[in-house]
Amino acid sequence: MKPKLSKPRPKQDTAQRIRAAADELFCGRGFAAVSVQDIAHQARVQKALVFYHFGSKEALFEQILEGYYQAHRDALATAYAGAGTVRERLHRMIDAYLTFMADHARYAALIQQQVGSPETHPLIERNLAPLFTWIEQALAELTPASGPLAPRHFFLTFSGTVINYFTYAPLLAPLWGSDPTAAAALDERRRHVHWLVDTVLDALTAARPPRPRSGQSSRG
Amino acid sequence: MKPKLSKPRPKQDTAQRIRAAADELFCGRGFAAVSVQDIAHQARVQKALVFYHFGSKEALFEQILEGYYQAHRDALATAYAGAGTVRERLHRMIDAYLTFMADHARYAALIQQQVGSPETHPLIERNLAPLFTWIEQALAELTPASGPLAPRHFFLTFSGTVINYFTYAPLLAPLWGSDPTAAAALDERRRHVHWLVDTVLDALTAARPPRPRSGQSSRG
DNA sequence: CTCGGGCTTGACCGAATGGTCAAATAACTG
DNA sequence: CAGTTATTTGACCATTCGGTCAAGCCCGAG
Repeated sequence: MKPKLSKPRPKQDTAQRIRAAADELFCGRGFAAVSVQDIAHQARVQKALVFYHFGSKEALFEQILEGYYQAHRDALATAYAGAGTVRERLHRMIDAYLTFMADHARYAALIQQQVGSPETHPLIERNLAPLFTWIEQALAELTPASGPLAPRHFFLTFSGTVINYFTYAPLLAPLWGSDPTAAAALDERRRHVHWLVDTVLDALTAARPPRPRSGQSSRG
Repeated sequence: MKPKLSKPRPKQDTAQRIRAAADELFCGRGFAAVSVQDIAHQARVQKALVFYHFGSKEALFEQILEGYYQAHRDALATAYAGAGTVRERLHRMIDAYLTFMADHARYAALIQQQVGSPETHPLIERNLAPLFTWIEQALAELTPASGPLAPRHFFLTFSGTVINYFTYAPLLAPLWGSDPTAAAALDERRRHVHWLVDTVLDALTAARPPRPRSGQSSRG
């Protein structure tokens, strides 16, 4: 009648409390501006416990970052994997992206802060690469393979359109007089991005034959 | 025959050396991750000189940030101020934005890093507000006043499209196998953004009468 | 020359940093 | 119960942090 396995760990939540505290602080202030003391205090835990459970401040940070990236990647992979036309799948991916960002509001700030620091580049690259590959594949049949309308550009354009909204949300709140992350505002943004995707895809398909049949592009 | 005024300051470049060193380091690693020692070492200068010339680490940082913002704002203001149609002025503004970012490659990382820290919000807001106002004015006659196609959304979309390219450039280099900030790549990006602006404006003007005359939108 | 003030230096400060450790405690196993 | 292991504690470490200070340097002015 043991409801738990051989490792019940009644106080296992300690690590989780530390993780949660670190998550919030890192996202709000960035890696360097947060001390282990801060994290321990926020988690109402002894500082040494942070090192006991995670080894070092860097390891804790990378664990949090990795978790975020994995959740993000999985969310987009699920959205992309389903059936439907390329356009439908792209819309689903945009939706998933927006939803994920809305659910993890501070994630945007975190990655934007960390993109600049060379030591975390391998970690980011490892998680960014599949995203990049998906978009390239999805757009391959709609856009030229190279040049200003190549998939890579739309990848950056769409991802920037989504992420920039959340990056600047805290700054825009006072300018707008309302919270950009509120449900209504988010839905409006969602419709904007969908409109943009449709407009772009319409323009792309109008410019070239609807189905070139031969996937090879001769480069304009 | 004095070539200089009452303040020749043969070693005036010290402050400039410190500024340059701080600029590079702050942009590369962010405020918190850079120590005054680092700055002094990079500038080949005694640490105390940093405090003599700038008072504090924060003051030095804000001076650099302010300088960047002012140059950025001025560049966009000049581009926007000229004659021409709204479309032409928008294209000029995009061009100025891209050029400024290319000339100050690390600026993108800096502001993205700082957007998240509440203490610099007033500084950023002060410099972001006019930008926001310009775009809203410029787009007012082309887009609905509210809803998913309101000017504010296009402001975020276009600025994200520009800035995101530079934010992710260091990460994309290994993925692409070439430097996204090289002249050829930048020109391609420039054409992409111009294509996007034209496509969006075409769609907006096609959807509604070319000149609604009455600026009031009934919101869909 | 002397004077005086803007630079520059290097030593110094208290506080905070990331990290360690031995000892104490809690929890589970036999 | 004893024995073992996982967890927790608080003191402790060396280093670095942002910042100060008094003394010296270098300069042009008188």
